[in-house]
Formats: sequence, C-alpha cells, structure tokens
Amino acid sequence: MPELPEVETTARLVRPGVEGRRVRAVEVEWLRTLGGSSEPAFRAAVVGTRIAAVHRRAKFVCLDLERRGCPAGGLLVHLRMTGRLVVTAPREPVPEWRKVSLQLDRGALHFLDVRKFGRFTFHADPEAALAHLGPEPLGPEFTEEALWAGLRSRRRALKPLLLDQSFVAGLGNIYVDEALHRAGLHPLRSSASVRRASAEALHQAIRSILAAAIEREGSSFDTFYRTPEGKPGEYQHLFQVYGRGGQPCRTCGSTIQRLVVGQRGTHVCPRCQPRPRGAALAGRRP
DNA sequence: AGCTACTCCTGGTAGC
DNA sequence: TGCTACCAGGAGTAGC
Repeated sequence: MPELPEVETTARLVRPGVEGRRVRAVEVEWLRTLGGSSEPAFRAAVVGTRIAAVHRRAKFVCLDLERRGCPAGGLLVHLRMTGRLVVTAPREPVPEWRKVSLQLDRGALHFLDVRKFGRFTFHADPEAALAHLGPEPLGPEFTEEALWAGLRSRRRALKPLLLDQSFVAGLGNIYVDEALHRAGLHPLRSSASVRRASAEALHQAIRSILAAAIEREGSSFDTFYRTPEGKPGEYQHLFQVYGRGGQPCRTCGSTIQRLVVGQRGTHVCPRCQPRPRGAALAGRRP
C-alpha cells in the first residue's frame, strides 16, 4: 500500500507533466472519491485554475492551485490502498480504473483506484486540512530527542503509535514493521518502556529505510502499486520481515512470525525483536 | 488515554 | 473449469 516513499515517488514523477498546467475540465466517475464534495462544487473550485506546484506532505500528494496568479486552494490526493496518479498525453486513452480526471491544457491527470478507498479532494485551505499531521519523518522536526520525548509521553504499543499520523506522518504498515525490526523492538512494546538507545536506533531505522525506499521508487509487493510511469518499485526486494512470515530472518535465521496488532498484519523476528513482558508490554497493567 | 470493532471496496486466491 | 468465500488494509468513527 502506498506510504511515504511511494507517495514521494508519485509526486516527483507526476510533477513535470502537471506543474504550470491549467485545468480545462473535470471528469468524475466515483463521487465518493471527492470526499463529500458535490461534483458541481468540485468543478467550480477547480476548473480554470493553474496547478502552481506539486509536493508531498505525509501520504498526501498536494496540488497547489492558483487563479489569476493568486492562491486558490489546493487538491489533496490520498492513494490509500490502491490509488494511483497517471499523466497522459493528449489523445492517449483513459487508463483503467479511472475515478477522477483533470483535463489540462496539455494532456490529463488521472486518479485511478481499484478499491475506491483513495481520495481526491479540494480544500480552500489545504494547510488547515493537514494541520492534524505530526512531523515529517525525514524533516528537521523529527529529531531523536523529539521521538524519544514522544515515546516517553505516551503508553501505547509501538506499532499503533507509529501508524498514528498525528504522531509521525507518513509511515504505514510496511515501513513500521521494517523499522521496528531494524531497531530490534517488538510491535507490542509499550512506547514508555523504550530506552534512549533504542529510541535512537528507531529514529535512525525510520530515516534510513524511508530514504532507501525513496531511492528505489517504493515497494510493489502485490499487483497494485506502480509508479506513475507504470513501473514497480524495487524496495520490496530489501524487505527483512514484511510479507516474510514463515521464512528465515536474514539477520539471525529465526523464523519470521506473522501476528495481528491493531487489526494489521504484523511481521516480527522472535529473536531480533523479543516479546516484552510485564510493564514493557503495552495494554497490560504493571 | 488507548483499546477494539466496524466501515468502506474489489482483485486475487484458496478450496472444492 | 467454474463457483464461492474470504482476505488485505489506511483512516475515520463509535463505544467501552
């Protein structure tokens, strides 16, 4: 499923085809994709604007809009499970599973989504719509100290905490499993029980794994995620635990276990990530 | 505060 | 071969 590296890849590859382009028309095939807006309201807000910039915040692709040179709100695209953004040239056929399209003054931007969980929404004030998000894990605010303080100030299991976008914004199921494995931390470990050295290891793991995944244009473990160019990512070849239940750990040879934490498939090495006991296990009274 | 359950969706796959 | 049943899961919400 697209997480920060996949969304960053999407934003980078879509940018040259849409930045500076003007929106001529809008096509909507699945209304819920607009996130509650009516089709006429969405069309009125977007048609005639110029796409001034394309960037990423957390797992959102952000399209800043301008009208007559003035800011005119923005589009926030969340790929969720199976969303994709694709740019097509003029006269190129519409790709399969299209839910929303922006017809541009040259070509078109299509939002494709097999499972329809994704969103393509207009916001008059996109910054306000993103205000609930925590720090960017690759940004300057996400320091070792900030992570350590955040872990200490709560008593939650590490995995659901790292998936909480208000705690740190951009991680999902895959990269949380990978980062916890590299840091040697069990997903059910209580955040408050993590020692300073482990918090530093976790910080380093999150940053280096995300950076390496961006370099490889993300991960494509199933038939869904593709870059806007239609290529699979390459980071899945470097997975240490995600999707490797029953296979040997590449670090110690123990069999990777699959468990469910917070309704999410979760992958751990029982030796590299020992299961906590007592107060260190989240959800237990000491 | 933080947990679980539920919702939204459908292609892929396992089982027969 | 063809059918059915079930699964995956990000994020929002409700209820405890």
